[in-house]
Parts: sequence; C-alpha cells; structure tokens
Amino acid sequence: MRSKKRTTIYDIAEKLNLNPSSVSRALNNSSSVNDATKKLILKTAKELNYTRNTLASNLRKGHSKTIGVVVPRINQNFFSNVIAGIEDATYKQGYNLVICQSNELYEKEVQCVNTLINQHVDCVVISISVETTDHKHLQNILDHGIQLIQFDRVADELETLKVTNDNEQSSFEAVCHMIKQGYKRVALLEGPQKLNIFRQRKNGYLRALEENGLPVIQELMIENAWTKELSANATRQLLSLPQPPDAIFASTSDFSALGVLEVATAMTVKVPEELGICGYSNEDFTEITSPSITTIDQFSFYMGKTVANLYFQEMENTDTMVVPKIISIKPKLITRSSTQKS
Amino acid sequence: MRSKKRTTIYDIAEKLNLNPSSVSRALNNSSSVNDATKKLILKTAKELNYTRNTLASNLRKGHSKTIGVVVPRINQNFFSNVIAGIEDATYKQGYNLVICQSNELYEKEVQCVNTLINQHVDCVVISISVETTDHKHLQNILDHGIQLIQFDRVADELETLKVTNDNEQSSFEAVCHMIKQGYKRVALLEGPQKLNIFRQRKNGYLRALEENGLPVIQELMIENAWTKELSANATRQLLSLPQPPDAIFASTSDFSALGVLEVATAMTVKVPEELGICGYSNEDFTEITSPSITTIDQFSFYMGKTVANLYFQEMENTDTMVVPKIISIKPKLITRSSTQKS
DNA sequence: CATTAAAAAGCAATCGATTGTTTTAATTTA
DNA sequence: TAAATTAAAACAATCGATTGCTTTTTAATG
Repeated sequence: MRSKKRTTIYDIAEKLNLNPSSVSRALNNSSSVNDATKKLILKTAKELNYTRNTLASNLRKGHSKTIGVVVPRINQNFFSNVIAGIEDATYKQGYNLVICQSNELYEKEVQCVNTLINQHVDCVVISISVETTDHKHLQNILDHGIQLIQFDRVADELETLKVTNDNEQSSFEAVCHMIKQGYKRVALLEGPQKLNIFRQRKNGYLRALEENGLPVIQELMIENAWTKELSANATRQLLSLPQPPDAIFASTSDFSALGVLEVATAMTVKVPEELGICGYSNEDFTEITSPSITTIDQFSFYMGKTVANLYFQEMENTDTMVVPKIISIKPKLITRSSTQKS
Repeated sequence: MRSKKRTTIYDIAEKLNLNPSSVSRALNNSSSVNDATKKLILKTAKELNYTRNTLASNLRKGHSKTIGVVVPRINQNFFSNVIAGIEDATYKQGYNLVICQSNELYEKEVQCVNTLINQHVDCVVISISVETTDHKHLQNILDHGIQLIQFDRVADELETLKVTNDNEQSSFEAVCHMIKQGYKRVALLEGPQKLNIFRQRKNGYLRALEENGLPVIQELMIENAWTKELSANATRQLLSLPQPPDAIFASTSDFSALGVLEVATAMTVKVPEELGICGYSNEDFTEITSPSITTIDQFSFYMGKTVANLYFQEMENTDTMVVPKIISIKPKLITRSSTQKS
C-alpha cells in the first residue's frame, strides 16, 4: 500500500523518449510544445494514471495555493457557515483550505498559526479565541509575508484586512426595536469584554438607551453571560430583582437567549407580554421555539465568501502596498414573536 | 508583501559558516551534531525567524502529513461535528486537515477527490454524496496508494476501512420503542434509497414491524422525504389518509421530524397523544421544541475521533496488508416527549 | 538552394529540506 | 608518538516540477 510508487513526469518522458521539461510544458498546456506530442503526452499521462505532485510544483512556484483558517470551533453554526462560504469561493479558484480550531484556547491558537506558517499557506484567515489578547502570533504571520485576514472577532490594534459585522449598529437597532415595542427596562447579557464584538454590542445597547432617553442601569447589565447556563443563571438573578427588567437582550448568542426563555418559562414569566427577548446569530432553532425568538442574522455564509474574495482581490495588486482594509457587513434584525409586546 | 524572502536553512548555514545539512540535522535534533553548535543553530534560527518549509520537507520525505476530508456539507451539524472530532485527534499527531465539500454533487465530489490526490494527501476520509453511485474516483484514491476511510454514508461495494453507525439497529430500537408506547400505525419517512444509510434505516423499521407482528403498510412508507419541506408535504398527505398513521418515524433527519411536528401542530393533531414523532441525529433543537422530539444520537464527534484513530492504527502496520475493516458505532435512542403516549 | 525566422525540443539550474556517504577533526588506545 | 576509534561536519544526490536559455529541427522567404 504505502510503497506504491507514483508516476512522475520523468516516467512519462522516459516512456516517450522526451525531455521532462516538455512533459511539464505539455501538461501545463504551453504553446511551445507541438500539438501532436502534447496530445501524446496527455494520453500517456492518463494511461499511467499520472497526477501532478502539488508539493513539488508549489515548492518550485513558491506558493501553496492553500488558505489556512483558524476558528474557535469548527462545529459552531456561525463558523461552519463562514467556512462553507470560504470553501465555496476558494474552490473555484483551485485553492485548498486547511482548517484548524483553537478551541477558544490561546495556546492552541498560537500552535495552529505556527503550523500554518510552516505549511507556507498563502493566507491565514482567523477569528481569534476568547483568550487572545496578545497578537505576536498574528504579527508573525505578517512577518513571514503571509496575507492575513481577520474576521468577526478581530484584534482592533492590528492593522490588517478585516471582515466584520457591524455589531454596534445591529445591536443598536435590536434594542431600539425593543424599546419601540414598549419595553422600558431592557437588560443586557454581555459577552467577555476582551472580545471587541462584545464591546461593540454593548456600545450599541448603550447608544440605544441614550438616544431613547432611557437611563443606564448597572444592575441590568450582566457580565460574562455567554453560555446558555450562564445566561440562565443571569436571568434568574435578573427576574428576582425588586425591579426586574421587562426585556433582555442576550447579545452573546441565541443559546443565551434560549437560556433566558427557558428560565422565564420555568418562572411562569410570560414571553413576550411580560418579558421581551432578543438573541444574536439567527440559529436555526430560533424560528421554532415557542415563542419564536427575535434575533440578528449575520450572513455567515456570505461573510465567508467575502473573506475569500477579499483575498483574491488583494492578490491582484501585486506591486502596490497592502492597505489595511475593513469590510463591514450589516447584519439584519429578524423580528419574531419574542419581542411582539403589542 | 509577497516578495519578502523567507529564511531557509541555507541562510542559517551561511551565517554560521556551516553546511546546510548540519543545520537540518540540528533542527531535527540529530545526535550527530555537536551540542554547542546545535544550540547556536537553534538560536540563530530563532533570530532569523526561521520556519521549516513543509513543502520541501514533505516532498523529500515522500508524504504530506495531511488528511483530506470530503463531506457533502461542512455546515451541517453532523458533519461539522465529525470534522471537529477528526481535527481533535489528528492535530495532536501533527497532521493537517484539508476540507472539501461536495455539496451533494457527484461531479464536485470527483473534483474534490482529484484535488486531494494531487495534493498527495496521506489519507482521504469521505462520506459520499447522495448522487454518488459510481466509485471509480474512490478506487482511484486506492490506486494512488492513498489510504481511504469511508464514514457514515459508505459505498458498500468498495472494500475499504469504514466507520459507520449501526443504522439498522438504532432504527429498529426507535420503532420498537414507539410500538411499545402503544402506537399501532407507524409511518416511515425514507431518505433516498441510493444511500445505504437510508436503506438500513428502512430495514430496521421493517424488522421492528415484523418482530412486533405488525403489518407492513405501503401507503405509510413515503419515499424521498429527506428535507423539512418534503417531510411536511408527506405529513400532510399521511394525515389526510382515511386511516392516518398514529406515529411517524422521520428516519432521514431531525429537520424532517420538525417538518412533521409543524404540520401536525398546524392541523391541530396532538403530539404525542394522537401522533408520535421520532427523528434522527439529535440536533440541538430537538430538545427545545414543544414537545421535545425523540431522536437518535450518532455520537458524531466521537465518530470523527474514531476515524482519525483508525488511520493512525493502520499507519503502524507498515508491512502487513491492509485488511478491510469496519467499525460500527451504536447510536443511542434519546426518548423525549414526542413519543410519550402514555 | 541558401539564409533566416520560427517552432519544438533539450539542457540545466532551481525551489528547500533531507540523508547516505565521505572527509576532517578530535579523542583514545596501544 | 603513531595508529585506531569516534565524533562532528562537509559533500552531494534526491524528492518532482518548473522555467530561462540553448540547441536542434522545421518551415518560410528571397
């Protein structure tokens, strides 16, 4: 099994009494090979079951036609959709994807990045882990002359190509929507503020309160409620307040929103009449809970495509300097029953 | 950006007035390099920001330390979990993953496979598309001396390493469970019978009927109901029958089960009292529908790990022949409200 | 028919790391 | 101190494809 030798251009050359270079050119459809011999070479290649050794080819050519992707978790809806989007776009260009997951661990993220650098990928696409505050490893990518595109969770300090969601604006709109529905005490479940996306969402929330002339109430803002369980706990705490909120913006995820909904139901607090709920991400299940959950769609698949296309675009300006560029995608508020107070 | 030249072992050698071979050996911690020089080389390598060119290394070594994965869709819970499992296991061994998606298209699947062969991956892990009936491309993998592992949706005819779910048994148990709950007319929503997994599930269904002395009723078995929409249609059709079923086994997926549930609710058919529902896959949402949906857990993450470990195991028997081997994982029935008739 | 231009094929270096073999240097033994 | 042994480093070929340059062959032109 493992010792089977593969056909190379030398084998083809030898069989046809030609020079390997001609074989190579023929296989690359160069015009400096006679059509007849070209046909002959192609035929023989097929006969001998030849396939190009991409390793050798890329080594010679100086690139790998490979894009490395690092995400916290592959099996998370948002990320797997982004990856699917990237794959969709890169595949057409003959590029391959090498996927790594950091598992939200800084150490593993650094390892992943190093592996990708070793692999000589042409580009690294990354969404950083929650633990990541230091960016030496990202700088290292750049130092190796490798293109770097950050998406979603990006390191603001590092000037690179970025594709982000406009978290601030979408959160603003979500909270405005809730206020317009008549909710007056809107609570916020925050994610780790280390991550810029969660800071932005908080800012959107604050701006919405402000623009609607509502006070900012500290006890209605719960830090680090970014899992279903943490959100459930937070909800219990919030609903037991002397002055409980009449709405909760689970800015971290739909899973958090789900946690809220479950606790509310358990405590016989009526949603949406007594409590409005808004999540984030538009997971499939938000449509089918009862009541269905208002949320924000991030266009994850499209985001992936955007990332890929950004790379190909930048590829083309060979000689010009790389200018840090940020593409911001505007997420869409999906209003559902969980916020239909009226 | 793109013209930045990377440090090679030659650069290090030149700087230290040594031979590249010594540098290489030092970096590989060979014993035939003096400890002092080894340290010096390592230090210089770090200074010059050296990283090994895996392309060159692999070319020389004759392998790529890369595993190619082909799945119908990356962003499908089951598959992304399997991939996460594979990644988890392979990462530790210093292997990389190249991921492709066939989008359920035969043509694209063939293309993916060819790319992976070109890439000289060490192993291809595949779950075939719904369109795939022909297996030349898989044979081709073998012919190139590349290890091949099929999982979940496998081509029975091709003798390779396989990791599968025991679909027959789990379906049998699911239907038995429903019958035990008192359901007497259990309908079946089938997937495309081209795929062996769907054939097996049907067999399990049939065996359950037989062993419980229930008749097989043709009009209760609906072909090709493998999306939410198709299942919804099928359900409408089933529930309008003069003698409608009192339970539906949506053997294709939980999404199908969801379709069933929605139609039942719309038609004011009470679940589980008047209609039992069982899905397949244990998607997250099955827990939170009302009622929650009985389903079957496939241990997808574990399945991925199993695939990876199978490869590493087989790696070790260098000289022995590869014996076709099948690892069958027993899925687990998760009983929930949607089948609690009593 | 000789000369020139163009087409086709061959030659050889290159990408960067690895590794079997040889040479040199250092150390040990007689 | 010379010979033998061992350690360390140098040399050179190799993996397979690509590509600039040279040579050979063929076709075209005057």
